[in-house]
Amino acid sequence: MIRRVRLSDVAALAETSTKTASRVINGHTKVGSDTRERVEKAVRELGYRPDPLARSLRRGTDDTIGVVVDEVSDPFFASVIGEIERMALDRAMTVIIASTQRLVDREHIVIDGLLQRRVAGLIIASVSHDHAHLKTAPCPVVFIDRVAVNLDSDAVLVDDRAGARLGVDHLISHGHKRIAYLGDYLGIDTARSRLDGYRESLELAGIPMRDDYVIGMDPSLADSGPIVEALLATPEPPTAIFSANTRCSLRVLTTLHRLGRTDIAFVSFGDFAMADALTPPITVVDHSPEFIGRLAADRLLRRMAGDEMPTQTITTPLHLVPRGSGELAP
Amino acid sequence: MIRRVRLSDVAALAETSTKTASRVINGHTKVGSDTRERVEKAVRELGYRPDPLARSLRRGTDDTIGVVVDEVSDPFFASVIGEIERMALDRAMTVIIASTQRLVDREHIVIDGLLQRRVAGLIIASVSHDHAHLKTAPCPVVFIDRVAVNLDSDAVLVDDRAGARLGVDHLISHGHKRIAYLGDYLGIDTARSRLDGYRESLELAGIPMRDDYVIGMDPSLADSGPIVEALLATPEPPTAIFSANTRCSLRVLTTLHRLGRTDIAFVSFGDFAMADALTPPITVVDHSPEFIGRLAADRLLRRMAGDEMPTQTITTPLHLVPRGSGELAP
DNA sequence: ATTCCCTTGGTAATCGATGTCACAAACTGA
DNA sequence: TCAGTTTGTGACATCGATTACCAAGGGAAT
Repeated sequence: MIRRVRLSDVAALAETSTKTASRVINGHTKVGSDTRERVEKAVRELGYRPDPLARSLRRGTDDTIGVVVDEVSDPFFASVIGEIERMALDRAMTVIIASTQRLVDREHIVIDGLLQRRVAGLIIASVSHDHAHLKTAPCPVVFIDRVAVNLDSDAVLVDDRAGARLGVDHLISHGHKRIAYLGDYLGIDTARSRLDGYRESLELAGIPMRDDYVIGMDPSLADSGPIVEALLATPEPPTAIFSANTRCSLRVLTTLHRLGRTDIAFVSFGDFAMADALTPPITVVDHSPEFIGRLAADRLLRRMAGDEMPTQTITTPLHLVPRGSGELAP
Repeated sequence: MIRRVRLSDVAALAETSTKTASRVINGHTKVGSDTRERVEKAVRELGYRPDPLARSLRRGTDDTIGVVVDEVSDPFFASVIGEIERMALDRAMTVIIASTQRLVDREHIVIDGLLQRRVAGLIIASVSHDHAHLKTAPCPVVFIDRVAVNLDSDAVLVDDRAGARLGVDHLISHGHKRIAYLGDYLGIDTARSRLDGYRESLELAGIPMRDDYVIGMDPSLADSGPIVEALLATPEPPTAIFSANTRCSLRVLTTLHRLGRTDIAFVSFGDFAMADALTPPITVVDHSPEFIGRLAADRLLRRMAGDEMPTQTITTPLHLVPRGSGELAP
């Protein structure tokens, strides 16, 4: 392990040049079979493995996939990453992750850093609003969860608007008219699209939209308690809550349970562990992070292999999982 | 972004040699102040940033921390990684993660791969039983969650035995005598130590240990239902369950709720989202993954900075969080 | 004034693998 | 037999930053 075996060592043992040894290792055809065997034997004997750094430097590209997400510990992204990593490892590629903490500046820094490292491909859940600078990226890029702006690129998305509609329509069909929307702060497209879906559902049902029912919470806020309490203490409190993402659901549900307000109908955009063990079990609009990860990685790997297909925006399927909380009457 | 600026470009613009430019960039002192300024100006004007690959190749070490865990999507590890990454990014270091899927062979492969990449440090949650081969590792190594075997190394651990004792004693003090132990398969030290704690608690309370109350489940098993059902269907079913880790708790609780058996007392080793929103809320023995991540990263960074302190095994604090499920009477 | 030291900067080697190009040998076809 | 091709091989340059080594110039000390 410690002693580094170089290509030249292999070449010396095989009594040939480094170039030819390199040819054998990289599977070039034009090598005499006896020479090839000598080199292969030397490789085995010395336990030689090419230095990935030197190779990358020379080749100009690293066998590495860069993944940029909000935060690794977000369960959604953790699953996405897990799946990407699994696919990468099958191909002996490395995964470098970098999180943005939802900061646009930080996103630029980490993407730049990854490109500096000559990653062979990028998978990005972006929080910025302009990706024109990636037009010249020296590697394929696949966006996940959030669209690319000013850039023609592959993307694997969730149909945010449709998902929100699915959830809100469900609540409406169970007789709710006073439905609150709780989500992260609304600076992100994903959040805006979900809000659009919510708005659309209400509109189609002829329910007037009320601003005081729409709450965007700072995701770094530890305790959503006061906000939820205030919402429920209004003269006309909502009878149902649509939560626009998992992280938000976890926090709001904690509060609702603490307050003993499990009579409020609830639908979560995004499933989570224990959702079906709560009382009542939580109705969710489900999308599979693993599936998104797999699709994104697949797309990226194909591009990295040179596939010149037209860019595509893939929308992953969504479905409502009724479990109880979304079927409560007002 | 695409145009690569080299050190020689900087040197040319600053009208000096690459050597001197390099000195300025790496903060050497022996450079004339006017020269230094010219170089700095050139760096700014060209937007130069050293190529990390070339630098690593030359230096023999990469500004990268390698993290090896069972699986990224495991909430415990996701949090640990998140914290490590945060600390690394503050120091402009990169994090490469690799997961073992709990396979010893795979662990060897990924660790080897990381060392090949000349990572500056390693943080490992190991599943293997011998780490002698890391004695010669060219970089500092910190173990997390699981001890190093045959290797004197830093480690940041949870006191598994004490944690299990805490949980099981708690159940015993609430009158339980028939306490089941559910955990992952027992091939891992962590799991064994927890089982030891369980055994010890029973012993001290004069409760005979029953093999049919100890169940090690394959973590890849999707549905723990049949196992739990069988356990509860025995002639003398347990009145309490101690679950040895979070992943296990999530699965078992799902089953218990489905069966409507929330009368069974339950203590989980490891907290999780929604634990306090379940009915009854789940009593847990809590340990902070973030804390573990921070301690491990801190330790590693100090070693990387050349600190030659003696190796240390740090045990993170544990505490019982009584919430209801652990206080149920038999 | 001369020697010595110290600062400063240049040249070239190095890290390890690979692309370019040239060249020899072997082989083809006429 | 000879031009022309194919095949196999190696010397050398290259990727970009760092560094060992050397040299020159300025200032201080004798």
